[in-house]
Amino acid sequence: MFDEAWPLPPAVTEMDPEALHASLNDEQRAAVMAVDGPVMVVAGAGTGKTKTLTHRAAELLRRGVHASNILVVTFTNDAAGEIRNRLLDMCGSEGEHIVAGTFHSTIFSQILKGYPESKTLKTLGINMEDGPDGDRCAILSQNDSSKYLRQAFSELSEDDQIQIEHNDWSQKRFEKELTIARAKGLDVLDYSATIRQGQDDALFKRILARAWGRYTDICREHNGIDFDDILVVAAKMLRQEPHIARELGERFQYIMLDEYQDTNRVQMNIMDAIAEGHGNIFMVGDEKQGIYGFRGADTHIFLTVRQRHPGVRLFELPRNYRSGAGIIRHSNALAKAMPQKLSDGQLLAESKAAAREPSVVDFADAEAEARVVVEGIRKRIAAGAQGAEIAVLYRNRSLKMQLEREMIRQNIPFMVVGDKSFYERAEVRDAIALLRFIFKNRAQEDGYRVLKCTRMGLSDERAKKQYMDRNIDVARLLDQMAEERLTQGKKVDGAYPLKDSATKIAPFVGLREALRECVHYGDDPAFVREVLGALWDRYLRPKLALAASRSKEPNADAVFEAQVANVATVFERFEQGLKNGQTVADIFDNFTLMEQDSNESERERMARVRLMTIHASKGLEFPTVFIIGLDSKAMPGTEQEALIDEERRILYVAMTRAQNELIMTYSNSRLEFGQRAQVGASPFLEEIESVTRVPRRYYPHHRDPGNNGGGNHGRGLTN
DNA sequence: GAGGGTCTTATTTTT
DNA sequence: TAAGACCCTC
Repeated sequence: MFDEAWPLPPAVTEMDPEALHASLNDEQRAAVMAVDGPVMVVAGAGTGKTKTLTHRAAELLRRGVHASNILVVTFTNDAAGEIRNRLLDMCGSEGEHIVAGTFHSTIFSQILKGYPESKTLKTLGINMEDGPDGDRCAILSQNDSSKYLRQAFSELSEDDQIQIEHNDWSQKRFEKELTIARAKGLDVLDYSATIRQGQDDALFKRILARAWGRYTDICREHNGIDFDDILVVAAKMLRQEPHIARELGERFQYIMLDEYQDTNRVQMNIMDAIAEGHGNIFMVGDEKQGIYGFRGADTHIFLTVRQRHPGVRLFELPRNYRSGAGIIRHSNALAKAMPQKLSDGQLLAESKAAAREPSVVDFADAEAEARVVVEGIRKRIAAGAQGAEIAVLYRNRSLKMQLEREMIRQNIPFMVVGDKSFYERAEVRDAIALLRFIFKNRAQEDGYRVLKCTRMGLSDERAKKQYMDRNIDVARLLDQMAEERLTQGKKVDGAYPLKDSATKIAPFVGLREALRECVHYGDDPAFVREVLGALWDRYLRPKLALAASRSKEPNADAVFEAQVANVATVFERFEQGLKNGQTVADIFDNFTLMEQDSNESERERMARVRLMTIHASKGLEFPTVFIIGLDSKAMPGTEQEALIDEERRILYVAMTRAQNELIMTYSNSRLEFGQRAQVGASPFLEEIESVTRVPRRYYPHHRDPGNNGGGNHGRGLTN
């Protein structure tokens, strides 16, 4: 293919490797040039991991590998997007056909959708065929799946219910176990087989297995598959139908996996199965940054790579270009305390930026901590810093309460990153429910949701009852009601008043039909969106407007505006999907797979200070980082001995986000569930200080460091 | 069918 | 504290 529209950089395929990789350091280059067989790169924080990954892809292209034979897999859409962009920058149109995506999206599209005739899928009752009616199995949102799981539990036998009640087992606890089990690649049967008579938790597991079985059925009834199941089913396909794995291996000659330390068993099994034929698997990660154990990630997979891939070539990238020397010294001190590492895990500071010495500050209470941190932020912004250059990180959300209050009080713009995902917002879910109810067959749940938020004169409860009693689904029920006599009651002014069904339901049903036909016959997507907008205005908007007018919030208007804009975004995306020729089912899958993009101006975005959990900060970097709430209860955020190592890694991730400035704080007293709790400093701080010998600071007065942790703070600090 | 009151329960979370 | 689930009344 020729692309003559604009001048391209010299084609990667024609470049001299020296020139192509001139910007790499020796270790990076070595990893990049090792293209064949299993390769693992231990890439510490800020050592150019993504750069190495993209250069390696370019090197493959240079050696004549076709782009579509390269597969790059990451964890988040953000990371996948970043890699795609960097590939485009570097390789131009040559890189375009490299398949780069998240585990879930690539496995769904390449494996499940790629082999709809698979026997395994047939046996499981999963239809991946793209039919005209959009009846292909769709990805369930988190919301839907936990709803179905709740339903499954509610349908358990009375005995089971009593046991659950008696033992005080929460749904959450079951859900957690379910995630962990499926991260290992187990399905219900595999899981049941692991239950041993007489085991402590045998009853718990057996009850889970029963609910799990029912849950899977419910998902199928709704023609859906949840996130975890995408992986479990794909792994099963590859196991039971080895020809699929072989074919995929031929298609994807080179596989690259990002964030390998956060891989779980199923993900590992799937990728190993595809790579089995050629063994060209490239794994990048940092065992010191594995922080997703709670959802089944297993750092053990990273540490034992040599056993699974004998002859794997190991490379280490020790040069950190991100952080100042002091920050590296502090981070290294913490790394030293980590028991399980492939190497000593010490980074080399290469950053040339002027950086300050990190500090650890002790406060009497969380209010003082928040006030002083925000004052510090204000000073930095006054001195010319952009809000977006400053991040405040915390172990859990409850730690940010005081901080948010102070940010508002001191009038500093901020954004809470990953606060609520776009698709979790009520109005967005309403809009999507409306779309699905209109365009998808068998969208029962969506129908109920639409009824709930439209006041059409038919309640979701009544519709549910009709479904139970007479097996009439929402769509048919509405059709029937629209056809019923249109008038009711006594004459008013010489005419019979119109029934609700005439004024509300009939137009809705008419528009629904019209829209379905528009899409079916491929009419102008812009027109479709317009009609959708009209539908929303009439049926859904009034409820939001009402809520806004009643709200006591000072910014209710702004909230309403934002909600309206969000819904517009959903419809725009739908239109865009149609324009791109996607099927309705594809568009809906993307709704569940993709994250939002903000419609705020770049300038506004840059002015906002970033508040986020440490987990959300992974992979990011900021000139100035505050880590707050480093007290003994929040960090480690668990009392379980076995989980302490991961907690340490979490703090390590947080510290290594900082480029020039790192300020770590905690307070001796803070609110916990509305109660004031006395806490001490995180033990991790001592692990750091015992190496760095940088003295802790105390606010507002200077106390004797040896006197720390006595708990007698919070009074008499005016000094 | 809607909206208001009470009760309950508290990591981390992406897909 | 504070958000969500659930129930109950108008």
